[in-house]
Formats: sequence, structure tokens, C-alpha cells
Amino acid sequence: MTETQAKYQEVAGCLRNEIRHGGYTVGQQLPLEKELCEMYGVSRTTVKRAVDVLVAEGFVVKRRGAGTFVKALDRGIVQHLNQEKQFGGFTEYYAGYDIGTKVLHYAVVHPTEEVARLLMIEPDDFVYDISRLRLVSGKPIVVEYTQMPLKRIPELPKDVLNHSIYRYLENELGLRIQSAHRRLRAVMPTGEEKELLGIEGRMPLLEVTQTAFLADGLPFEYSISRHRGDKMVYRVVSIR
Amino acid sequence: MTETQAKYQEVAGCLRNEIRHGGYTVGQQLPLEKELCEMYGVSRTTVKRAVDVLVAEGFVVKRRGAGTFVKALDRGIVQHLNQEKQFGGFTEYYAGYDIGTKVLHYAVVHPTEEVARLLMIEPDDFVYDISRLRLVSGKPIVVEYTQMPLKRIPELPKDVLNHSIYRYLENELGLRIQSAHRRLRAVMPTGEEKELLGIEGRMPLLEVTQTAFLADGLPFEYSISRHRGDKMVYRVVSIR
DNA sequence: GAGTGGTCTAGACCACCCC
DNA sequence: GGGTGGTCTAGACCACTCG
Repeated sequence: MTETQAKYQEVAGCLRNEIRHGGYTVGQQLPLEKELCEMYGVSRTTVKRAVDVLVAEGFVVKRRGAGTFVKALDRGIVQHLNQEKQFGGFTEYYAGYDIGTKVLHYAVVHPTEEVARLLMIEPDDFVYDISRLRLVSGKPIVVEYTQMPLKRIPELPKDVLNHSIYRYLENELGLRIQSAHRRLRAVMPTGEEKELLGIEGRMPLLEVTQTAFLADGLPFEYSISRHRGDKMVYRVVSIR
Repeated sequence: MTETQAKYQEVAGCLRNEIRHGGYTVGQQLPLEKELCEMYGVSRTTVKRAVDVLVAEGFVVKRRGAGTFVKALDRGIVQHLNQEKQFGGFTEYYAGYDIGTKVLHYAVVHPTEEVARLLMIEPDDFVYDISRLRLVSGKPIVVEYTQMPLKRIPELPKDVLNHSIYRYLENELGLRIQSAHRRLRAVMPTGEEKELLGIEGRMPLLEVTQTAFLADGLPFEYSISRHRGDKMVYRVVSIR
């Protein structure tokens, strides 16, 4: 079953493929918006939206008065752009690999004041309190500390923790994850984390603190992920 | 001189202020798009664009069939959203603080093969090779290693290095910075970096590797910034 | 079923780049 | 000055949510 797509998504997809597979090469000017309208049989508004998708993904730049140009990107990087939606967290990020999970801790507790504030709940509400070690090909990669309000996730079977919580929320509970606010820092592992992650000597961790939101605008997750510094690179394309 | 703004920017600004200063509170539904059209005297397309700005900034969520809602965000976080454009680099990030710069190294060299590839130049082209220590209130915060092709930045007076290179490029050379592709990692400092950054004991660094692009789509900078882990937090809002 | 935001159109005018 | 992308409009139809 192929999803029905909006026209602008289809046009964006075509252009993306052309760029990726060399139809339009690095530094080259794209056809004018007017020409793209004719080529794809759509209005100019639709073409503009399509091209804006590629701008956001980092493939092209638009210059008023001049045209639209493929960014001068290294071929290797072109392939990686737009690969990682950075949602679905760990499971999606490492899709295709041999993923393992070890549940370290699973309880229901009251949140700290700070977490209650960030999750927009009361300190005497309850949250799931979960710690998991995630592995790729049997090797530990990241420790995740997750808190989710029972208020918003009424049910969370223990078995789910061994797989993707996000997938469960979306597929089983029908909840739609809308956005995430993240903060990244470099930290040192605790003694326990060194052991869990199999770190000998000195290795820093990339810590990602995340508040994630459902489609209704309410936060449903506060989590801290601490990744082995040698295994995690976080990519961002930022447009002016 | 107030800049002339697009209507959708103005409307977005109004809504942003309302949210920040409590006119619309957390979790609340915004007026319908049709109502906003009347309130601001603009077309629906313009309202949609305005609201889309706020979605991208992380303030609100839109739900087809339901409405637009202010995200349930902690007040402290609401204030910080959309503060940091993350361009202009260090100088803009710490605007208002007492900033210092110590130039460690300034030369013209050939790039490595990798850097040549990323900057889309030839290995026998030349690049500025700059190392700087940046300080806030006299305290060292970050070491920056920067390479820029002479091809694209024909002139770079030594004096500029003591201030903001970006500001020089924009204001003096009239170059417009369009986007940046970044990779973030956690690393340990070298012995030299420990000394430069005044680190005693174990402290990790947040490394930001950046390729930055001008408006013409050509890369003009490859840089590696290594920030004291206790001073740098990188924020991202990511939308599905 | 009523009402929401999502997509799309055709056309207009404007700001900017470049020759 | 000719041509680019940027903004804006008015109107149409659609997909989805919710009572």
C-alpha cells in the first residue's frame, strides 16, 4: 500500500531523487519555478512548497532574483540528508540493526518538582519511571532514563519496554508524537554507567535531554539519554 | 529604523507576544484561522504561514479537524524559545556578555583532502587556518578551529579575528550566511585544550563540527568548536 | 454532520539580482 | 530593465476530529 501523498510532497520527492542520483548536480541551478510548474503540471504555490521542503532538508538554496541552486555538498553528505527524522528515538535511528534492550528499572513514582513542571503535571501525580540499556549488535550504546505521566499513557505493559515504546504508543494506543524539545550536553559517565556501557578509561557521553509532545500539545515524556561518545553523532541542518 | 516586515511575520510576532506574555495561556486553543483572518485583516494563507512559524519555533501545535493549541510548556522554556538563531556563532550567542578572543594561530595552508571535499575546493587551493580561544567575562569557554577558502573570502584582515568573523563577512564583505550543517559529539580535551580552557580533572567537551554555506549555496567555512561541557548546552526543537 | 486545518489554484504585485 | 523568487489574495475542495 503506497500512501497517498500531497502533490508538493511528490514533487519534492522527485527533485530530491534527481539531486541524490545526479540528475541535478552540485552547484547547478534548478529549473525556474515557472518551468517546474509546467514540468509537473502544478501551480506555482505548490512548486514553492516542494522546493521549501528541500531547503529545510539542506539540499538547495533559493535566491530571489537569481534562482534556486543545489548546495555544494559532498556526495557522502547528500546521501545522509533527510535520512534521520530523529523521531521514534533509538529504535528508528538504528532501524535495520540488531537491537537489544535491557530493562534496568521499571516503577511508578511521583515526579520531582522539575519534572512535574516540564511534564505539566502535579507533583502528586504519578509517572512511569524507566531505565533501559539499549544495545546494537549486542554492544551497549546508550542508557535511557524515561518518565511518562500515567495520566496520558494509561497503560504500558512491561513487555513493551523490551521493544520500542514509541511504536507501541503510535500503533497500539493511537497516540501521535508531534514534536520534541531537546538539549544536548557533554558529560562524564557515572561509575554505574561506565559499567553498563562497558567503558574502560575515559570516555565522555553525549547527553540528550528531551521533552516530547503529543499531537494535543501536551508533553508525554521527559527523558535523558546518555550515549557513548564514540557511537553517537547528532546532526542538525539549520537555516537562517 | 524599523525593518519592514512581511505581514505573516507581523502576525506571527503578535501571536508570539500574546503567548509569551500570557494573552494565550498554555494548553489554550488559539482563535480559528478564519477568526485570525478577520482579527488581523489578512487572508487565510497568510494566517496559516504565520501560525506555521510558531509551529516551527515550538510554541503551538495544529490539529486538522480540531484547532490550534498552545503547547503545554513550562513558562521558563517559553521565554527561551526562538531566542537563539544559532547563527553568528559565538559572538551572537553570547551577545551582551563581555566577550574576549585570543588568536592562537593564523596561517594560510592547503586543506586536507577531507576538508577540501567538504568545502568543495581542490586540495591545492588555499584556506585560512585559524585557531581561536573565546572567552566570556575573561573565562575561556571554547576553542575554535576554522578553515575558510581564500577563493571565497578574498580578504580577512588579521584584526577581524579579534572580533566576529561572521559580522565582518556580512557587514563588510556583504556576504550572506544562509545555512549550516552541524554534527555534535562528546569528546575529551587534549592536554593542550585542558590548559587553554582551564580544565582541571576530568571534563568532557561538546564538539560542534560545522560546514557553513553562503547564499550562493557554496560552503565558506569548515569549523570545529570544542566547548567546555559545563558551559554549553545545544537546544533543538524538532517537529515531525 | 458540522466544523477544523490541509492542499491547491490562478493571478497579482513586489523586492531583489544581475546584466 | 528583464527576470528571479517572495508575498499575498480569494476561493475551492478535501481529510480529519468530534460530538
